[in-house]
Amino acid sequence: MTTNSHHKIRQMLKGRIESGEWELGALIPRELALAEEYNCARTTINRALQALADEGVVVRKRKGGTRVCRMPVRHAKFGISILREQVEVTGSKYRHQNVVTKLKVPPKSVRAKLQTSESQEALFLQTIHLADNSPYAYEERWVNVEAVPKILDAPLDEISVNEWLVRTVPFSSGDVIFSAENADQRVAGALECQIGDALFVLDRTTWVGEKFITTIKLYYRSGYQLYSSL
Amino acid sequence: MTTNSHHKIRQMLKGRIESGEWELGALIPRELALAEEYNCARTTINRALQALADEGVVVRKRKGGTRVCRMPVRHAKFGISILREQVEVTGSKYRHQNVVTKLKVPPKSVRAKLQTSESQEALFLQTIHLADNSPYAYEERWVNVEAVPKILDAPLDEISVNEWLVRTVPFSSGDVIFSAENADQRVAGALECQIGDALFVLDRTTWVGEKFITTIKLYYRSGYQLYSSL
DNA sequence: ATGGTTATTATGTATGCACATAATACTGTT
DNA sequence: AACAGTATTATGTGCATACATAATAACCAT
Repeated sequence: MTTNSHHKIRQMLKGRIESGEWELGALIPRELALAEEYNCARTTINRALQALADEGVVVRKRKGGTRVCRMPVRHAKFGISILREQVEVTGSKYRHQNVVTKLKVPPKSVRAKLQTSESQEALFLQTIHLADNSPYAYEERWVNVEAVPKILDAPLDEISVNEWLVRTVPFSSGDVIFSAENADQRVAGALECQIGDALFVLDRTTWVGEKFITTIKLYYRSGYQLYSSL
Repeated sequence: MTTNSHHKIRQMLKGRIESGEWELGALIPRELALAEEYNCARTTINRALQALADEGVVVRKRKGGTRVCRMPVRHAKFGISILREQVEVTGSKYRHQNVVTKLKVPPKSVRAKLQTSESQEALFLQTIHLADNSPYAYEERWVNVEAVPKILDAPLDEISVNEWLVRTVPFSSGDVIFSAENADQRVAGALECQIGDALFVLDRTTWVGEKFITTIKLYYRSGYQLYSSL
């Protein structure tokens, strides 16, 4: 029990749950009992159990004890990375192309998301991301220049807005919405696909603190798959 | 600094990163220095930093120190819940309908996923999930009866396979693939939509340990959106 | 019974200490 | 200069202890 016990104990406890020894919803022994059983300090059991709680495997309550989660919520998790990397891991060559880059007052629907005033301009971009010179994804984006004024000086021909923002703006929170849409003429043109093709669509709005940074709608080329393990 | 300091310290440290005090990629003070600064034990700082590392905000290396993650990977996370709940949170009435339920030898492509032999039968189901009596999602599923023999006695008219499995089989791991597909005639019929409509599709294979449990292809009705915050 | 007070209990958290481990920095040899 | 071996250092981990906190259980008075 010398090396890495809290990791090992965590695995062992999880194993006892997976094996069915402790059923879904069942109360498991308290920390002291487990500490005795595994011949370690309560602290160590505590670390293991807290980790399992973070993972969603058990639920813990003071005085109530620890019980196996009744309805194990497995969550799929995937990194929101930069498109260039998504393309390059497949071995393809990445390139992007800004179709439109201009400042203008966003329409009402976008103003609501960006929380800018009626007269405030924002940066609007249409970008095509290419893998080996064929369209990989098409994005339409609004950037709140008030929150990120430096964007106006960024070399957006060399680096995509996507990447510039990820590398420059520190940690942001946001919403993501995935959906499927039929390609309309505009998008089909950009992605060089047929009108009506089913496209995987990502809608994302991000902000830092209370400041809205950017909102984007990203259309992946037909056939795109988003993979995740859980 | 008495109550919950490791949570608070974690927040404060994160704040210093978000504020730009420590830039992306920068080395941050070592544990002992921070412990002194915050007037607490190194252990406490350690917990806070380890949590931030789990979160992906910092990267830690022995002897190398702790540095702000150069390319903060924000991960979207969402629970794989049961469809009944997804429907009911919207206030709609859930119902499901098994179109097909039979044992048969799966085709080769499915056998590869389930890892069953050429003669081994598996349970095949086609289920329509309804919200207020209109189709919400359509699924095609294979269940490895060898791994979950009890499924054959389950009252699958009352409880969907989906829910039965989540409630019965303890913790499972799995793959998830999201994509967009145009509805073909079969699916359009089940979902009462037009052929060609863009559908949000989820492909999932789950197993417990090395044992394959089930593989499913789930078509959501047209217009479905998967929401997640990050 | 009913309601409110108190005791008990399991987990939550902080601390000081010791030692392990990995990675770097340093040192001396050839 | 190149290399191997050694020292140093920041994080990783475990333990014993102490006290905090929330929730339940036990109790008592009305």
